[in-house]
Amino acid sequence: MNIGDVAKASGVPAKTIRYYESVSLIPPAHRTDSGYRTYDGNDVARLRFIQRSRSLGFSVRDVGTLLDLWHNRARASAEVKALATAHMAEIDRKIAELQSMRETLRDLSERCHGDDRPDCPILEGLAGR
Amino acid sequence: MNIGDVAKASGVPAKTIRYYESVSLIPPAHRTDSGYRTYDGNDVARLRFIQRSRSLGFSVRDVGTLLDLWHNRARASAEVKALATAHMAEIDRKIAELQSMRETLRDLSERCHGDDRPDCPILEGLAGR
DNA sequence: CTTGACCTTCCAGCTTCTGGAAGGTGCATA
DNA sequence: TATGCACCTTCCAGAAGCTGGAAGGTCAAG
Repeated sequence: MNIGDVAKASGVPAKTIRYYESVSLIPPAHRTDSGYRTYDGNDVARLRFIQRSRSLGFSVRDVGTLLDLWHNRARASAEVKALATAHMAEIDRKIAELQSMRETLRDLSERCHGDDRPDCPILEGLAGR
Repeated sequence: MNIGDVAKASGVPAKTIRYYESVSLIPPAHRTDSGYRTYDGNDVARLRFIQRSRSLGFSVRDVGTLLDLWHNRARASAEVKALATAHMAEIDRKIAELQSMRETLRDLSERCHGDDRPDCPILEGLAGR
């Protein structure tokens, strides 16, 4: 398979696959005589794993660790769980931050008439009352 | 005031103030003969406004628009409210995305023993069952 | 006059791609 | 065989929003 085929099969764009190779998230692909990268079913599986991990918000670095654990038969599931738990904590932190922003914005917006007059509690709030 | 003073007074780091100037979010500061930037109370107020806006998640570009509206006495509050509303929608989208990630991670984690054995539903989930 | 805290500019790096330019390859069709 | 088109290659740059660091100038105190 060429890079375009594996891109279609895995859902990871060709450009991104090259990028992952360049940052060593995946090993260098084999090449044809003319320099084309070639892939097989294992590569597709690995890229799908990466895709799913990224879509759950794991950083590329964490995905590297997850890949290592995935391929390591002597792993302890505790290690994987620890990574996931830490990641969930980070997600919770972000959710809380966004919710706090949202609430403040809602409070300010509710008090704003939103008409063609200039007085605006949102701007006043941003200015610090 | 030098940049360090205004940084302290506004809560925006000196480096960041220079950056804001470089991207024209704020106008170029006046300079002393020796080239030092100088600031006054208006600048502090503006930087505080920027700080609060950024902490509510507005992009630097949006903050620029908000600053323009703030300084424009002929503004319609509807414009400000529209910006805020669009931003809230974006925040809601992000929250939903994070919550979906969180839920998937929770489901996978709950089924993972997290001990020293290798079998791990999290990795299985990432691999696509 | 020295010291130390400031200030200046400029360049690089972080994260994760993505777009585009310039040019080679592979296969089908006229 | 020539042409065309889709694909591939590498390399550079940009996006967002800073942040760190290097090299060097300035200012006020002691």
